[in-house]
Amino acid sequence: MLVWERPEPPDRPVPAPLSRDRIVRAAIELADVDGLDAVSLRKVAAALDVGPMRLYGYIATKEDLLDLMVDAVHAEIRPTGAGWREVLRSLAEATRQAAHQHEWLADLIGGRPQLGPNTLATSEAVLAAMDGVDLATVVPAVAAVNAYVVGAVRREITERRAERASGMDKEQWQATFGPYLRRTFATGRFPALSTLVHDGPHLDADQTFHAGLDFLLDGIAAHVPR
Amino acid sequence: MLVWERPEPPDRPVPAPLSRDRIVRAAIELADVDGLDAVSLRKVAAALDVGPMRLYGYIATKEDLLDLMVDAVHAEIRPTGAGWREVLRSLAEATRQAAHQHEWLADLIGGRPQLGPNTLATSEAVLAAMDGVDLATVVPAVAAVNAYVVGAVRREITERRAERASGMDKEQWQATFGPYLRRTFATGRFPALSTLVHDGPHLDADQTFHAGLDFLLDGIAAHVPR
DNA sequence: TATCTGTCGATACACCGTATCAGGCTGGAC
DNA sequence: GTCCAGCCTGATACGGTGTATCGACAGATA
Repeated sequence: MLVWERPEPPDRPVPAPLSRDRIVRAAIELADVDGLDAVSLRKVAAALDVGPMRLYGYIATKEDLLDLMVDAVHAEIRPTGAGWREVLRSLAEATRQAAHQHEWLADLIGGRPQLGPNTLATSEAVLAAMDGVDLATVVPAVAAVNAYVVGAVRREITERRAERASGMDKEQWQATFGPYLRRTFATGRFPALSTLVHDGPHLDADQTFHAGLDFLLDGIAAHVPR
Repeated sequence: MLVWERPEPPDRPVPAPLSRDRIVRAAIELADVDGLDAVSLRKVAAALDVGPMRLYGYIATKEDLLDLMVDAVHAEIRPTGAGWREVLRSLAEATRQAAHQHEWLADLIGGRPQLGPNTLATSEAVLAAMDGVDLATVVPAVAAVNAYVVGAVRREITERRAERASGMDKEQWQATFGPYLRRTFATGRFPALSTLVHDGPHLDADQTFHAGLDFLLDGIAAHVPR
């Protein structure tokens, strides 16, 4: 299991000051550019001009590195504004924005226990900004917003990737899925879905995210004693 | 040559014919027992007494197999009850229950576009059961519930795994995290978190899940014309 | 200078997903 | 009955992965 405190920096005669932070930053850059699959210990080490095993002086395991990446991103996720509703909304917005800048976050978020300093600091800031509301409501409310954001961000990034793939490779995508979907709908087994696809409202990602968030915040509001 | 002897019994080791379904079922069983990491094409093939390359006659890629696993689980996710609220609640409940039976679902859910027949059938059933509510509300409402469920299930399974790990390895877990957390809180940088841990309500997984779901459904209710 | 000691990273191992392709088996043509 | 074409199969191989091991080397000590 990951110990979140950085180990003693090895005070070598410093040809190149390797550090946990530099490793994490290199990994994040790799992931931003080429996706999470491109993050291998070998590639991270190569980006730092170092042998792969060198990393194990700073990181116990690859999963640790992934946890550190997530925690590093949380440094930029802070609630703003006043009042519980604005705090929760800004938390959701900031998390979403972080996922836009680091799409790989969608793959990791919510998938591991997060006890890193930045993640804890985010929670601390949220809780501190919500004083005035009783804990019995705050705790499930924050949990619900976090859960919603995790799911919404995953869906959004997943869709974005699919769109990008279909954009870059449109005729192949259509050749693959078009006939399948056409046939599937032609079976008549999905009438409601069919009418939805043809007549339903087509919300963009922003609208969908905010509509769901508003639902949730409205629901919470009904339980916050005023 | 002993012509009169019985020939080899024809139905000796006649294995069931390989099929996509058998492959997916074998993969699900592996994942249920040993986790998603244990699902490798080699192991799935071995479980079916077959060479690894044989699988490529039925699936194009390992990601396909994972998609098929998710879709297979969706066969058991169906909404029940009448009225949009009961439909959405039962959808959430069924998804959560599926994740309890197949913990690996938490790792995959929401992470890939889902166009499989069972997934489509789930959506179809939900939409069909919600007629009477206008599409402009139904679409974001279903999206929001799905997002919430994805995030909530991820958090719940993540927590369950951490608990299990700490239960099986308690002294090691405490030796690793106890001092770190104690020191971290001792810094005084997380006063709100500290008081929360000490004084806050400790909801169990059921309560947390339902509290958040109720928030969301209440919020949707405020937007459903009655 | 000679010895000890601890760190570092080259090498190795087991495993992964999957491309390739030789070989065997089957079905059909004569 | 014989032969051949073609397909299917699965052994082999390739380039990758995370990480355990341990020999070599550097710095400290005597």
